[in-house]
Amino acid sequence: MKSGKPHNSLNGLLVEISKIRRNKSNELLSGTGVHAGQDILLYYLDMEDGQTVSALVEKMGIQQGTIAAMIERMVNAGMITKKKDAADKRISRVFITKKGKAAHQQVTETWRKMESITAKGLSPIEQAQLITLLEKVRDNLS
Amino acid sequence: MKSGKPHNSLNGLLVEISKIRRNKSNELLSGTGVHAGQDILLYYLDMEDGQTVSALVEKMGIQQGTIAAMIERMVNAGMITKKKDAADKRISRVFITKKGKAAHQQVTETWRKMESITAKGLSPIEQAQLITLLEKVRDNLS
DNA sequence: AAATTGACGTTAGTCGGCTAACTATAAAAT
DNA sequence: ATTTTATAGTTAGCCGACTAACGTCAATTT
Repeated sequence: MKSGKPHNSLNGLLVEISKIRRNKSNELLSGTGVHAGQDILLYYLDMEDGQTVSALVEKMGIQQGTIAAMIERMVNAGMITKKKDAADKRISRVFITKKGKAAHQQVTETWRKMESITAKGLSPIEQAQLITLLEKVRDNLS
Repeated sequence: MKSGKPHNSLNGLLVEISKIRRNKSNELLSGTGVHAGQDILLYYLDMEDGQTVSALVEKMGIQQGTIAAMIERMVNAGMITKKKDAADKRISRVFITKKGKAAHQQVTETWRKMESITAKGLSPIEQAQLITLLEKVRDNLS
């Protein structure tokens, strides 16, 4: 067993899963007009409309630059709109459109599918174990 | 508990971990001149020099277009070189440079660190469980 | 009141990853 | 021998994500 081999290591597995998980997600989302990563924005916007960019940044755990580009694309796609706050002109508020709401419906459907595909063959106990372990990993990497 | 909530779901966790794992990796690699994703290419090239682009594509599990850009950047960075095969002019072979080998040394060091950070606080049994469960998840998503 | 500090976003540039179209070359079929 | 098909890479365009620098505007500080 060579040292540093990426296969079967925790990190190698996580790298591998990152890619195929994203690909699968894009596959399921294809046709909805939503791209992997945009789904979560629609989710938060559907929960509370008119949020500020900063609020979305914090909830989504991404950078301001990342969301700025994403918002621009989604505005162009007709999923959302953006409006400057009247009271504080620094603030931009983001709103979901009808098209965005319709897309979000499909998004939640794909989430169910993803969850079921991901956990296929795992007993409820195993799923709980996996989530507990992954939460530790998440905290370790934070 | 709302349905479709991303938090605490298996998929939500995996999305979250994908990002912070990559960020952590980049953090550890900063200063080496190697970017997350390039590490694995150096690894395979250090194992066997002069591999074809196709061979690397298959081992790394990425697309041809992805590796073409990566190779170009790494050639510019002086980590690797590229040469057309004499017998079959369609084939390009990739070679690691001295600078690339030195970088790879540092890469394997960061891998050890990453592995130890990731698995911190997990017993050997838990680590084995996690790997087994993640392998199932990987197969489910493939 | 004027200047400084801080918060909010945007823009530009970099990287990994994907798809799709295209070129070049080798191999197989006719 | 010529045509067809398959293989190997490249290029262009799209998306998410990051960092760093910048412009705006509000809130303090002086």
